[in-house]
Amino acid sequence: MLIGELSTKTGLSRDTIRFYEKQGLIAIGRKERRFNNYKEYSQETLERLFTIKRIKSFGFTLNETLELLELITLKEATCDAVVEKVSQKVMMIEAKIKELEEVKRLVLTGITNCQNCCPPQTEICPMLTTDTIF
Amino acid sequence: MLIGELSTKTGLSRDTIRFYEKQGLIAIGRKERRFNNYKEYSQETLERLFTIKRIKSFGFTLNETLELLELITLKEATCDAVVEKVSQKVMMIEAKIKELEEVKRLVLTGITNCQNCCPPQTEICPMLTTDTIF
DNA sequence: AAAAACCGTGGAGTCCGCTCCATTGTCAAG
DNA sequence: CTTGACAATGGAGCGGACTCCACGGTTTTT
Repeated sequence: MLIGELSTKTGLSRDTIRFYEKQGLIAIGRKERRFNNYKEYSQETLERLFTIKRIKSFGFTLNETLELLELITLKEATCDAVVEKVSQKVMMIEAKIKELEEVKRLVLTGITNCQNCCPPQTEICPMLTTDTIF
Repeated sequence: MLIGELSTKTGLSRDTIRFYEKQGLIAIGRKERRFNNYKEYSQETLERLFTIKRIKSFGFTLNETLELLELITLKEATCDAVVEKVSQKVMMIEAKIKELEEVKRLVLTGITNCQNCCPPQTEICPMLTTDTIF
């Protein structure tokens, strides 16, 4: 199939697919061309794109996705290995969540303090400048 | 004071301070130069940098930080206005947290399913390829 | 036959927040 | 008097994931 079909079937834009190709996430052999030089993508490529979407949905970057794809190619994508990688990703997600929650806590404290301390038209809100009380 | 002093006092690198200057977050007048062309930063600039650090710590981007700084300049950084902006930021943080938690849930479900279904040396872990069950 | 829609390639641009580099100039210590 | 640490400037590079553009060729539709 041509890139347009790949695009509609995966929901990825042509540009994105071409970008993935440049990045080495998918590859096309020299033979897989039509006489007019159009690329003829295989069913495997389509499935690979779905796999990429799935891996990305777990929060992996493209580079990490590439690593996982290579595990598949090498037939080393055992459940053990994959669960290991994915668990690490979960830990990073948890870390990010904690970070965001800390920021949120900080900001909410600031708001509370502000509303306890300042008349609403205070000219320069101390939230922006004062560390100590806030 | 010179940029080095600014740097040690704020903990920001020289490069970062110069970058902030390029971005218009801090400014220096033509007069504030020593005879040798070195920049002589004022106490206000130092405080402005602390303000920038503080605003950034609330999760604002540099562009948003610039907006807030301009509110200060225009004496429109009232508590009302600031709390409004900051509350919006809290909502965005909450949205990001929810998003991450959803990803985490998805991944953990995958792991659980995998461990229920697959012998540990299954060659291609279905987590990477199968949407339906996982 | 002409216009619209597709295909290819290569490369530039975007957002974000720096960081690093090269080059040149200045100044203080040994 | 040299070495090293600082300063200024302009611009490149990075990581991440695209998106868009220009240019040309092909195919389909009207």
